[in-house]
Amino acid sequence: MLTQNAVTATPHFHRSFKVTASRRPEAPELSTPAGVPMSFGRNTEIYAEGETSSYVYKVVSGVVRVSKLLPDGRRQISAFHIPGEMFGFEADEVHHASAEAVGPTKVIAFKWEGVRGMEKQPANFVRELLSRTVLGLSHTQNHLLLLGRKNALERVAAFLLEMNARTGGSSILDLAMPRHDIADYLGLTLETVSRMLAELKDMGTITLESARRVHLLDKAALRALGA
Amino acid sequence: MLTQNAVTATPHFHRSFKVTASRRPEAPELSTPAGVPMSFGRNTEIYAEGETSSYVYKVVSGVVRVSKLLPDGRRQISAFHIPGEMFGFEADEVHHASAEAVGPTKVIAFKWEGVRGMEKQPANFVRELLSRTVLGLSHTQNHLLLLGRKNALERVAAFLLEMNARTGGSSILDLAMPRHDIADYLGLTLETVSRMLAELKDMGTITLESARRVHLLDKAALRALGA
DNA sequence: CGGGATATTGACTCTTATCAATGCCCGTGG
DNA sequence: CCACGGGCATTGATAAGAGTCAATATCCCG
Repeated sequence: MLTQNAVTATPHFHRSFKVTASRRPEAPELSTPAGVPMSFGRNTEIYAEGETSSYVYKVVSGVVRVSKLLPDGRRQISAFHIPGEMFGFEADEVHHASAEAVGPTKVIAFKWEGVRGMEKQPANFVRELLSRTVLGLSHTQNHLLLLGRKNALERVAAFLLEMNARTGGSSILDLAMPRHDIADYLGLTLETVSRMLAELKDMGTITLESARRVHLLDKAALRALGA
Repeated sequence: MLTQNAVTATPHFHRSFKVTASRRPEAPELSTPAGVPMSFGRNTEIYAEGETSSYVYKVVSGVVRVSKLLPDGRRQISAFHIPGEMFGFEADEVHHASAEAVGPTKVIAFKWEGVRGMEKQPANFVRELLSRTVLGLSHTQNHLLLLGRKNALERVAAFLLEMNARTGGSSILDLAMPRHDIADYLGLTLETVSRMLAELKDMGTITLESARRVHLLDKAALRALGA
């Protein structure tokens, strides 16, 4: 009952990409705070910048990246969303960023037509959205500090700690995204991300079990760097 | 009826500063969506990071900067707020950034004790806050793109256009803040801001009537840069 | 067991930061 | 009214950090 309609999604990556699995479910018609499940394949678009906004989404499984592009293809990822988190709020009826599934991802879509249609929504739903939005603003302010004022090593250390904290805090961290996405989140190049991870390894604060699996040996040292 | 209580404010700037005028009014006790006027002198603190949050503020006159500091003093300004704008929302009871008056500034303070106390607020007030917050999120995402992916010249061009658009759009732009604040907003040094302004001048897209007064000669050229 | 995408590493370049000197403007006081 | 002083801004010389280009290396996935 979720995905049919195997329309090939058209993600616009800044460097050419091949879409692996790609299905873009048609959005459901109403059901206000009921929510409709949807599935997305790796690197497929959930919504695009400029597109009409009619839903907010909650991640069920997988990871979603929200990003903005410059005309020449430079990309900035503003957030990665993991299960339990919501994304897609807009003040008006247009999305001001795009959202894509990093890997195979399931979400629930809730009808939401901007702040204007708020009245029609249950009070606790509005409260939850406001709460999450303000939290998102706080996260984003931290990220501004990272992008504006931290050096490469500090950014990577902060990234590892952030992901670790959000995914449960075990000392093994499994990264869902490639270096390229990490770089576009941290305002670096993928080579620099790789070099900084190597440097952290040399310092003895992490080990790389594999490219996507990081063992955090010394979180205190990371914290001292990530500020 | 506004300011008495001439407590010397203790702004913690990353480079030492001298506080010129400094009065920090005591916050009013209740009056929910009524709002209480307050005045602040140049470079005085409106609230500090970590401080208990009980109000949201609306700028009446002057300009407010919202910023975060790293322990070593590096600073990132996340926004400048001009008259009509609101700031100071938090999801919980603590401010996650600090706010200071750039020059002499008047604001109105509204009681607001986090999202939890939302019920007590009039519906249209909540709606306005949600709307402004989501808009703020959109602005901040644009700023992430600027900090993460634009070069120095593009940042300065974007800054001039942003301020121009927000202050009415005349071709004369009066900057309320020093280079140092612009630099901390754009993630640059003040020297680089100065050099980029000189470069824009050399390109013939602006003239500098004085350090704080910029004449925008060719907004199309600025737009081509600022993306 | 390939083979393509992803990641690492190296050599070199370029942008911006840093350090430092000078200039300018504005308000204050003589 | 003019001179002085202090914050603020500009400009220059140099250095450092991250980007770019390029050559492997590694890891999944089929």
